[in-house]
Amino acid sequence: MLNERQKKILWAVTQSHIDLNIPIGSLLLIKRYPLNLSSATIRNAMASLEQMGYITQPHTSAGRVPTEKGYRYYVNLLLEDHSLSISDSMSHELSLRLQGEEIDSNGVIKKAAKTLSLLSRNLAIAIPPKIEDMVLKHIKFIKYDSKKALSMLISDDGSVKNTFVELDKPYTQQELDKAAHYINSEFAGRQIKDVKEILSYQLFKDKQAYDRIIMNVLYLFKDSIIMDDDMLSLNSLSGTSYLPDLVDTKQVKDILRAIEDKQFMLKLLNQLSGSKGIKVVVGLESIIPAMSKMSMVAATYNDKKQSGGTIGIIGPTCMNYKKLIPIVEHTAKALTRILSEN
Amino acid sequence: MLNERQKKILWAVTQSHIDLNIPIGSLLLIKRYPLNLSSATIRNAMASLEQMGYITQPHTSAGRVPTEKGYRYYVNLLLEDHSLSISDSMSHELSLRLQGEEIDSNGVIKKAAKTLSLLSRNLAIAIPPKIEDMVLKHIKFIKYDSKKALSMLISDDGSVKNTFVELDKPYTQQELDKAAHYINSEFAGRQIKDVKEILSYQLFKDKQAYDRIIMNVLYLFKDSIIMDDDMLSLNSLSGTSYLPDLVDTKQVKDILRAIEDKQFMLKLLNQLSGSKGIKVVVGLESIIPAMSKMSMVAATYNDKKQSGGTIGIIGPTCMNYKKLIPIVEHTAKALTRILSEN
DNA sequence: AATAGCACTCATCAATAGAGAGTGCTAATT
DNA sequence: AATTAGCACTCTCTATTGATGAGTGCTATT
Repeated sequence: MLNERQKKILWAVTQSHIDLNIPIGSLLLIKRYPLNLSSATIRNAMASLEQMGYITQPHTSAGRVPTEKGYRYYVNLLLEDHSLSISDSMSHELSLRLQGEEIDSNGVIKKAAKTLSLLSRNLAIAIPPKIEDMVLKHIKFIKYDSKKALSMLISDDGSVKNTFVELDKPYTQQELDKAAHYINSEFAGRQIKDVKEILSYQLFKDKQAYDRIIMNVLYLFKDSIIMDDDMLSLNSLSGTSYLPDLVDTKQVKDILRAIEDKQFMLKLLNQLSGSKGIKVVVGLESIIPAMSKMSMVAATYNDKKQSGGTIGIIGPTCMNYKKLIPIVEHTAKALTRILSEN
Repeated sequence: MLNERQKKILWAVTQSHIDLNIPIGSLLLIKRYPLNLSSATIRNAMASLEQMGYITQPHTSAGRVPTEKGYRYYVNLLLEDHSLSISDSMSHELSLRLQGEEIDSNGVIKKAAKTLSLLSRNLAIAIPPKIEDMVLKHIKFIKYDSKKALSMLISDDGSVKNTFVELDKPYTQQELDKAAHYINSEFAGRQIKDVKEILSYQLFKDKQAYDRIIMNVLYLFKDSIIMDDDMLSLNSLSGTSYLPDLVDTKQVKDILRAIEDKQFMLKLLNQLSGSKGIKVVVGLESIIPAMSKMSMVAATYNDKKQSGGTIGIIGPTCMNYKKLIPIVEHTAKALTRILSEN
C-alpha cells in the first residue's frame, strides 16, 4: 500500500502529467505543489513508486510518467471524490444541444453521442439498448412475396425495426394478420426477450391450442428477430476528428481501422456490460491492440423501462479525467432524463 | 496546346511522381524513360510546361511536380485510353467479396463501398439512389397514436423506409388503410417522385371525387416523404483508415471532420450529379477546404429501374489513377449487375 | 528520516558543413 | 534553328557537433 506522502506525490505527478503532457521531475513538482519537501525527498519517494510500478521514466535522465497502474490509482481516488461536477456553462450547453424536435430514441442517442464528442473533444461512442430489452408496442407482418414476409416491430420508444422473415411456404395476408394479432394482444408492453421466451414455451406447451398456420409463423418470427443487433455498435460513433492530439498518423489510422471493425467494438462493449453507473477503463491495449495509450470513460443510461445502454468517450490515457468524467456522467443522466420523458 | 514532346514529358513527370512521390528532375526522367533527349532539352521543355502552369517546383533547386492542371491533363489522356483494365485477381476478388447472402439494396451498396475501400486502399464513398427515384412497391399506414401515423414504404428493390406522419386530427386505421389502398392500386410500380407529382395534381383536380378523409391523409403523406434523404450520404462511407499516407495528423483530422459534416458531403455529391459513367475530380480543395491535395474518382451505377447512385473513392491527388480508375469502374459495373439481378 | 550537494546522463536544440540533386544560362554542335 | 554539353549556382537534406538544462541517484551531512 502507499503511504500518505507517496499517495500525494503520485497524485501530483499524474495531475501534472495530465495538465502538461510531459514527464514530471521532482523540481517541477515542487514548483507546482506546496508539498513542503525537498526535491531529494521527492526523488526517493518517486524511486519507490517506480519500483512498485506506478510510474516510469521514458529514459534515464527524464522525469516520471504515470503507468496504467498509476492512472488507475489516480482515477480511483478521483471516483471516490464525489465533489466532481461540471461547470454551469457546460451543463447549459449540454441541455441546449440535446433538446430539440422530438425524434425517435435512436436519434436522441445519436445526438447525445455527437454532443458528447463535441463537449469532450474526444471520440464518443454510444451503444443503444439491446433490441431484446426493448418493449414491444405493436407488431405487423406484411406479405412480401411467396416466400417472404416483412415484419415491422414498433417499440414503445417510437423506434421501428423491419426484418424480412423467410417463410417455409406461402401464407395469406390474413394468416399473417392473425399471427400478428395474437402477438399484439398477448405481448404488447413486454420486453422482446420475454416475448421470445414465452412464445417458445407456449408453442411447445399448447401445441394444439392454436391454428397450425399461425404457429408456424410464430416459429419463424421468433428466430428472425435477433440477427439485426450487430449493426448497433457502429451506429452511434461520433467525433473521429477528436482523436487524441499526441498520436501519430499511423496510430490514427490503426485506431480508425479498429473502430470500423465491429468485432473490436463488441469487445469494448463486453468490457462495459453489467456494470452500472460510471466506469473508467484505463488502457485499452489489451482489448484493442491498436489502442495503446488509450482509455475509455463510460456511463450507463436507461430509458423509460429498465432497458439501458452505454455512452462514453475514448481518448488518450492522459486525458483530463477530472473534467471528462463529470461530462460523461451528466450526458448519461441527461440522456436518461430525455428518454424517460418521451 | 502542348506539342508531342511536351505531352510526353508531362506524362512522364506525372507518372513518375505518382510512382515515386518525389519531385521529378530531368536526369531522373532520362533514367526512367527512353525519351532520347538530353537533360538540357528536357529542362527547356519543363520550363515551358511550368510557364503554362502544368508543373511547378517546390523550391528553386528541386525537380518538378504536376499541378492540378497537370494532373487533369494526365487524367484526361488516361480516360481516352480505353485499354485500361483491372487484373484478373482483382476482378476475381471483387466478385467474390460482393456476392453473398442476398440483402436489401442498401446493404449491397454498403458492401460495395467497403469492398471498394479494401481493394483501392482509399476512402470509399457510395451514394444510394435518391428516394425520389425509387420505385414504389407497396405502402402502408399504421395508426400510431391520435396525432401520428407510421408510414411504411416498400420499394421494389426490397428496401423499407419508415416515416412518421403527423396528422391534423385522429384517423381510424380503416381510413388509413383506405388511403394506402388508393396509393397502392394507382401508383405501385412508379417512381416516388412521380407518385408525389401525380398525387399533387389529382388532389388539386379531383377535389370532389374522393373521400375527404382520404384526401387529407394523402396530403399529409405527400409532404412527409422527402425529409429523410439527408441521412443517405453518410451511410455508406468506408475505409477512413485508408486516408492517404502523406498527410499529417492535423490534416487527417480536418478531413475526418469534413467527412462527418454532411454539408460538405452533399457538396461533393452535387459535384457528381448529372454525369454518367466515370468521373474524376482533381483537386477537392475548392469544394472542401480541408481536402487540399485530394481528388476523387467516381462512377455511376444503376439499379433495375433507371434510378442510380454514385460510388467512388477519395484519395491523394497523386493517387495511382491508372490502377484506381478501372477498379472504381468495375466496382460500379459489378454493383449495377447485382442490383439488376435481384 | 530528511536534505543539501555533486557527478553524471541524456534529450533537445541550434549551428555548421558537406553531399547531392536539380536548375538556368551560355556556348558549341548538328 | 534546334539540340546538347558544360558549368556555376541554389537549395534541401542529413549528419555531426557542442552547448544547455532538466533530471537522476548516490553520499555525506544535518
